[in-house]
Amino acid sequence: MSKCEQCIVRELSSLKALSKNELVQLAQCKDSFLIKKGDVIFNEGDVMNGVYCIKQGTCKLVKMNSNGKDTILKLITKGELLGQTSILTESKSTLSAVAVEDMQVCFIPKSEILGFIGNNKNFSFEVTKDVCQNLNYATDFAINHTHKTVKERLALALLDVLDSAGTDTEGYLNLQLSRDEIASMVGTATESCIRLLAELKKLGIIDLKAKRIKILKLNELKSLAQ
Amino acid sequence: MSKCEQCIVRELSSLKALSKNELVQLAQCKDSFLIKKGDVIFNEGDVMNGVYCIKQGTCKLVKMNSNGKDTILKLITKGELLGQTSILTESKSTLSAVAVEDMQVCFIPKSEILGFIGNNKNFSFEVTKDVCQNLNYATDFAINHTHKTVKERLALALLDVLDSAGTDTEGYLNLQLSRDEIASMVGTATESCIRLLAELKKLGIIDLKAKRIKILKLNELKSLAQ
DNA sequence: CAAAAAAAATGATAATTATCATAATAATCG
DNA sequence: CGATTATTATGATAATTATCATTTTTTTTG
Repeated sequence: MSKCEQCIVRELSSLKALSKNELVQLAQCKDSFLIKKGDVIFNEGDVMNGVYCIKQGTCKLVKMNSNGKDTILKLITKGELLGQTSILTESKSTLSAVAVEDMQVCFIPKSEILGFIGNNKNFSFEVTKDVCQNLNYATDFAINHTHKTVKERLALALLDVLDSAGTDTEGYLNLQLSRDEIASMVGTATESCIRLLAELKKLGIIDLKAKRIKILKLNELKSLAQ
Repeated sequence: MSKCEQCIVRELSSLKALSKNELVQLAQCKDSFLIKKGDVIFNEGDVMNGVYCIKQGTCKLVKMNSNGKDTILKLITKGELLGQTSILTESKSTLSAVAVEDMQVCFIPKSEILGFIGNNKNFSFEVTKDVCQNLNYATDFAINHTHKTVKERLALALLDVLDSAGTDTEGYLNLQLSRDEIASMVGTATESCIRLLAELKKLGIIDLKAKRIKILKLNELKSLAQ
């Protein structure tokens, strides 16, 4: 069992507000495990018994709409927490989380989280701020999906991938999503997504090598996203 | 200065977690006032010095997108609080709030709210849950605006108005929004909105008398909204 | 490595929605 | 009350995006 003190999640998330004692306690009750690309961490409708900390890797937060189509609401990556909202509202998960690359994750039981919230004002406040940030993100997402064109949203999605995964030494995005997944981030048909990627390539804004994507002109992509 | 104890907002919002003493304190510092239809309560980018309680009337939460078009994210009505997120994250408002009918509102200074949050665990928890609910709402909104058709979203918007305003004795929606405002809820062009309203009227699902709208077949409207 | 399967790409077409123009109706104001 | 303005409505058309069909490329697997 590794200590939580040096963990990246503690540095980046609301867990930074925990005391040394609380971190020791956390280290004792947490459960650390590996998740393979494509595996489901939890599903829409699941009862949530705790919170997941992402130590390594990236997952997609997905919601299925009434037509059976997925929407990827967000990519969640190293240092972030998953499932807070469900714990706080004592309700089933409204979203699914699916690994888009191999992950290293810790599970913290609900009782522990609620205990920390009840006993540590700072932690409680940090959690609240975290939820507020998620709310702002969701609002922006909603606005973008209401009035931006598919091309603008595609540009945003690529910038989002760049932001959460970065690039490799050759400059390719460090996260390889399928066209279908990119379409689910954009909220469009897979074919439309493919066509627009080809258009961006033609314009010299990106380069495509099979599934790998390289952003050639970041500023132009940003101005496309408005 | 009226007491906060019997106020509808206290009954319906996180303020229900405040103690008697805290309510007395609240009654002393709060500022009660009237807002006319069309008036702005606060604007995107405003520094928020407190939270607004809605005692009476309805306002729209609005965000302007980069094309200068408004999106109405939500109707906020009697018993709800406004501006919590900005207070909690110490940031400027990301949204505007504009009265769509005459309103009665109270303003609670930021210091007071933060004091209650720091001293009253229950209140703090209620506030957090409130933000979580807003997050769930925003997520659903985003999904709907990503994959539902304009007609489906119009049906949803009408149900939303019904939900927040109810009907008068004749069965007409108690809130008269302009076609332009309905279009901003739906996220579509005003003309498209008008055309679809005419279509729903033709189908006998709603009735239109100038700006007044009556829902004739609630179940059909609900099934349209999916 | 070759065969099968899956994913990506492309073409053709249809459906949806936006935009521009203009007419009809309702609301406002001197 | 009549004139002006704003809102609602409708028509014509264009733009965007989705859908279906098919081909090509890539990946997987025996």
